Amino acid sequence: MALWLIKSEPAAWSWADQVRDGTTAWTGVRNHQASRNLRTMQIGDQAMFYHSVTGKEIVGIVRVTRTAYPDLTDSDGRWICVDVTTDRPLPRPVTLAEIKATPALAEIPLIRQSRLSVMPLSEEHWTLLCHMAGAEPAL
DNA sequence: GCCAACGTTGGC
DNA sequence: GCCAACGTTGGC
Repeated sequence: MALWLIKSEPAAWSWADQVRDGTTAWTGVRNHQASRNLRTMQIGDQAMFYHSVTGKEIVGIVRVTRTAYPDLTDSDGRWICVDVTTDRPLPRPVTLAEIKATPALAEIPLIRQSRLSVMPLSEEHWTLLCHMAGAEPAL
C-alpha cells in the first residue's frame, strides 16, 4: 500500500466538503507528473489531504476506493481521476510552517516541488506527519 | 499584491 | 529544436 499527499484549495474543494460527501472523484488534475501519481494509486492507498493557499495545513486522511478512470471534467478525455473516500480527520492539523521547521521533512515534494498537487510520501515521512498530527499512522 | 517556479504556446 | 512570452500555482 502506497502513501500520498494531495492538495486542494478549500475555496474549490475543502475537507468539510470531503467529509460531507464521503466518496468523491478527485478530478481536475492537469499536470503530467501529478497525473502519473494518480495513475499509480491502488485501492486502499492512503492520502493526506492538504489545504493549499488558504490554511496551508494537512487536515485529514482519505483512502483510494477506485483506481484511474477518465476525468469527465476534461472535455478532451485525456486526463484521469481516482475516487477517494474520507477516512479520518487529524486530531491536530499540521501546518506548512511546522513542516518547514522540521528538518526531517525538508525533502518531501510539498517543500521541494511546491506546485505539485499529487505526490508520494515515504513511510517514514508519513509516520512522522501522523505523529505531529497526534494520529496513529494506521499503515 | 508580488514573485518564484514551472508548464505551455508559438514564432523562428 | 530553441527560446521568448505568457499563464498558472501557491507561498509570502
